[in-house]
Amino acid sequence: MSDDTLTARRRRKEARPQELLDAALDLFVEKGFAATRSDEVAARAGVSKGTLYLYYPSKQDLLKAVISQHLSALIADIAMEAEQFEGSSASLLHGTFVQRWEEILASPVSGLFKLMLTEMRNFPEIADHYRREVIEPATQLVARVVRRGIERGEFRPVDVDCAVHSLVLPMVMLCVHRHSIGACLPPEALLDGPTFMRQHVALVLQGLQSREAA
Amino acid sequence: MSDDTLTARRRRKEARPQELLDAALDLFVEKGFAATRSDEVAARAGVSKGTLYLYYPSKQDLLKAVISQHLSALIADIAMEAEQFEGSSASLLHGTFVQRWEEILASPVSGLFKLMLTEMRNFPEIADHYRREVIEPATQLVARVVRRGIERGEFRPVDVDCAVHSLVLPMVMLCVHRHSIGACLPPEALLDGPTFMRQHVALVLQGLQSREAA
Amino acid sequence: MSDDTLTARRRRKEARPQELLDAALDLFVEKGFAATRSDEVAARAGVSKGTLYLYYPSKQDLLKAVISQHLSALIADIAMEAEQFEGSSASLLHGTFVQRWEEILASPVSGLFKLMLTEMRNFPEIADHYRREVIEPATQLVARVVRRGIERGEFRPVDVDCAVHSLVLPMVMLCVHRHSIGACLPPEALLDGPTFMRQHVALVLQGLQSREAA
Amino acid sequence: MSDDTLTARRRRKEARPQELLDAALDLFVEKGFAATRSDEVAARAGVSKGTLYLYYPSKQDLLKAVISQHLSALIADIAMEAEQFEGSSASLLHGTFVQRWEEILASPVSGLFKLMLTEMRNFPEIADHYRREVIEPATQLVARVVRRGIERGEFRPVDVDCAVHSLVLPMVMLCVHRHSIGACLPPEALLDGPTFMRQHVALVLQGLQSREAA
DNA sequence: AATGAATGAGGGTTCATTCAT
DNA sequence: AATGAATGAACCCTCATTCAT
Repeated sequence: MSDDTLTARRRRKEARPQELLDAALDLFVEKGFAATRSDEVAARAGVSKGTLYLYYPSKQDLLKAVISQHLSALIADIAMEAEQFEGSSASLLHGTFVQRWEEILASPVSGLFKLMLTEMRNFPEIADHYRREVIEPATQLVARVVRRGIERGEFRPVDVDCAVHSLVLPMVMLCVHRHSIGACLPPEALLDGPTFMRQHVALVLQGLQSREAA
Repeated sequence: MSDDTLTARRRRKEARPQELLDAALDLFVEKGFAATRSDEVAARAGVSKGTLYLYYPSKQDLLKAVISQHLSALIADIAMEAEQFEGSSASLLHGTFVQRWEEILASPVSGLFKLMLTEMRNFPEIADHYRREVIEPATQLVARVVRRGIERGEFRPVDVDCAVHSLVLPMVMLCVHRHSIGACLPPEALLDGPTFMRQHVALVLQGLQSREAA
Repeated sequence: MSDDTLTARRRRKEARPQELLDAALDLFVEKGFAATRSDEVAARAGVSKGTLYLYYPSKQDLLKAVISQHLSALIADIAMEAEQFEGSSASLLHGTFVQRWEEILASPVSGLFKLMLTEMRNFPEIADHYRREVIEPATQLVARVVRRGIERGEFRPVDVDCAVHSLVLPMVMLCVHRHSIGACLPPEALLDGPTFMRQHVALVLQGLQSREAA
Repeated sequence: MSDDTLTARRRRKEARPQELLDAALDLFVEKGFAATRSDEVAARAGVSKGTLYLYYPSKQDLLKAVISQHLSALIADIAMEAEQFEGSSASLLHGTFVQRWEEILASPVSGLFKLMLTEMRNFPEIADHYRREVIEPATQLVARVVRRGIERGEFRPVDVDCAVHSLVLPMVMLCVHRHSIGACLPPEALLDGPTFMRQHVALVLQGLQSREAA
């Protein structure tokens, strides 16, 4: 057996977890967590059902890994971009944030938001994981931006938590909508995501804007 | 056979559907549709599994009945109240709507919104029912109010559909949130629903308000 | 309460068993024994499910009653006609028997033959009943006719039991066929019953005929 | 992993479908289709209930496989034998056919005929399968033989379909009889199958025989 | 006598997980 | 490490029969 073969095999083995995660994301989003059979995941990743269980001890653990893989990384990335941003807080929200959300909305990751709402109640262990790895960091990230706006006199001194939810919940809801109700509607009946996002942020910014800034 | 016994039997039989709907709402919201076993519903209503099927031909039909019972009626009721309202459109939204949403949020009915997101994908028949009986009438109801505001010069001539979604989605999302993430959080960590609602509507109204009205 | 009412009621009550038997025959034949629900029988007879159980202690007993009612009486009637017949044995078979079978084939009673074959294995008690009340008397009836033909020199001295089966089984099978395979075929694909019967009996008679008779 | 172990596993897996079909034939014939529980079939084949569903997607498909396995193959085999036969048509019927029917009657396969009559009404999908795979090919097979006899001047120019039914129905009926009424009779009361078959075919051949041949 | 609401045991099917190879 | 055949617990729904009224 040549070194090449060995290396290829090793590379393949090292790629396995990622291939499984990708397959799992697609299928969980497409069919829901409970409705996705574990051998479908294995099949899409090109391995046998048994192999899946070598890498992830259960379907729940697989989902936790999918969450970490996709969302934790994304949040950290946005946080970095936000910290280095130097323009107005309004343009940070209108620009960076909206753009990132548009990317999320267009990618399968948006389905994860719907998935989490769907399954949190039935799987408390997954809920904990999601709270720690996603909800809390993301909330704090947006809160920092709102506080920045207030501190710089761009925004009125509103309740920060409320403003965060006003900004974030509709976005999350849009993702959820797309993957639940939206999946049953004809495309032309669908709310146009990017437009809604911009208009929604504009509305909220109108409400946040301090007299001064105006 | 006396009238009394007849009445007693009949009373029992007439009460059954409601008892079953109540049990179903509680359990579906608590555990999810798929995770609720039909004999649990029967047991909570104090009857045997077979009896459930005397009244509702399947678990799916039971859920459809729960939806009609709670949401269709509610929407019709709000629609009537809105049509008779004579004050400003802003106060209709800030008053009647917010108050109704607060009632919904506090009742088990709020769990239905989460439930529907959860199950629509897997049960297309239920999704159709929900769309016809809930989503469409509710959307049109709020759209009429927004149009009323625009026609009366209270609101700027914004895109009506977008405004409707800006108003409604966060409310629905709050319900969803309460029954998913919220079910796993300590109560003090929970977003205060009524406060959020008022502030959210205030923000949106700020954005809607025409110069004239201001 | 008038005498008239009392009488009507009594008459109704006395008619009950017959109404139930008629409903049962139709439904058992139409849908099979197992697939016929007891409340369907009751409903077609215009009474409640409970009432059925007042007259017949179980579905099996109901079937036994249907058999006795329809087949035992029929066989006795044919036996009488055969005993009084004075023509040739061949014409008795070609005339009386074939005509009776044609009547049976056209009536719902023909379904009973299929039903019995279907259910005998699963319900030994019913099988016993059928054997005693139908198979044995009917076999003996035809055997008497064949023996008569042999004794009168019309038929060759064949094995009587075999001849009986050759005569009867195809007829029974035709009934069975009509109510099983035939129920799934377009009418024009159906074997023409009366024609088959006459041709079959002609064939058998050709075989039975003694040289002398020929 | 040695070739031996691979072979052992593979052998086991390859034997499964046949083991399941054998168990199914026995039990379906013994207890009827509806009355046979799927875990009984599995248990008799020495596997768990789940395993049955690895090989056959439903109980109905299992029955369809049993039919194909036993009857389609048998008919094709007889057809081949008939085509190569060179003797008189009468001897083909008296020899090959009767012998084949005797084999069928003595094997559990004869129970399939009763089973089909029993279940065709309640399971239309199975009925279609049986018609396509058994009734039609078998009918055509016998029809070819009768036509051959007529063409060769051995038989009178009778109606072919009728002759086919006269030949086949009593045979089928004998199988049905054996597995319904016959199952409830003491063995000595049973019609002797082979004898009946020969005498029946002899009778029919007497009727078919052309003057010329005689 | 008649009702019909209620029962609950029973069976087909699914799928996450295991383990012999 | 990888396989995939095998498992068996779980769940929806049916329907003959009972019994309070």
